[in-house]
Amino acid sequence: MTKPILIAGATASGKSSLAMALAEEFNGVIVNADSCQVYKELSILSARPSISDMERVPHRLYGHVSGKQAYSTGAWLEDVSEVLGDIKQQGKRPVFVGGTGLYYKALLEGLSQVPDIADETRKFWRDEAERLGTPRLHEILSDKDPLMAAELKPGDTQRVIRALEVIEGTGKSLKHWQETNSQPLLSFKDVHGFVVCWERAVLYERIDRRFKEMVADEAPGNGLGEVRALLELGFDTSLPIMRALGVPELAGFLKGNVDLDCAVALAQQQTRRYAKRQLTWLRRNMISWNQLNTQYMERLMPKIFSQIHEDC
RNA sequence: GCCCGGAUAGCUCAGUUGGUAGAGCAGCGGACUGAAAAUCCGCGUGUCGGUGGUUCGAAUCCGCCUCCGGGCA
Repeated sequence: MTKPILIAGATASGKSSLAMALAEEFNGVIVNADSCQVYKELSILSARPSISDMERVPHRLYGHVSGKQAYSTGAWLEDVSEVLGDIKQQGKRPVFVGGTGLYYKALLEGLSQVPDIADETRKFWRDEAERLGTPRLHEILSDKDPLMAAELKPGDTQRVIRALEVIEGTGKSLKHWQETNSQPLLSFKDVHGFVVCWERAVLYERIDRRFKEMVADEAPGNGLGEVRALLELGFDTSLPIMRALGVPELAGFLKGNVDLDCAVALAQQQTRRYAKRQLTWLRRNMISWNQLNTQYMERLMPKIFSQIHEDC
């Protein structure tokens, strides 16, 4: 089978257009590796590929789940497993693209096989976190699972909740489950991995410009319309889709709490901070991927093409 | 031309009676195993406009210069 192509990079770095070019050249199917573009109700704000791009090249795992539920890394892996089977059958090449580092890590290294936790258990600890505050929850964790408690910071709400629900739901420490991983779906030596790189200041300009365009009046059904629709659906504000970049900020404007300029500035800043976290991840986890400096993109493209053609 | 006021971190500013400087915002570094666009931890990043002087010691006092406000001509 032809080697899958993996494209990573910070938000707004132009990963999607690179994916299009490679997919067209190499008979590819583009597979989403972004935790927000999976949601049906989040298209503009998640910068999902355009309809025309999707018509030109097959795309998988875009907008395929409803935001009324919380998607997860594990769910994505299961979806990918199925999609990879389809692509293989079609004789095509997978072209993964997205900015969610954890998804790539799980794809290449596997994920701990923690049994499903009952919804009631998960909800219980989330409510407790709300009620008691995270530091108190961390104390409870120290009692139930000292191993995990020692590893987690007392303020780390998300991980403390996860550790609690796992120890309660499975009777074993999350630490125990994390000691073994599932079989990875792909191996790094059998893929072409690329990271799209920009100079920081330029990336920030692109982020700011892109978000402004998302709420521009001219855009048909722009980002504001998308958030208005989300609010009408009445999703719980703790759901991932409601915490996607730009959603809380624009919701604040629609509710009349802040003016639009302020909301936009805030969303841009959140996006810049997100990009910075992504860059930290890329530096740490993807140093051995091919770095594509966009400054030299025109010169690099032919090289990439021939490299993939030779190596399959 | 003259008279005031200002010049300190990327930005807005604080800085006691002289002891080489600190807030907010912005930013930077890091962690990361099933809600990861999440969650969390850490960090002032500085030719105090320039220059000469007084002083053991100057962001602080004095002179001159430059620039920016405002006023009077």
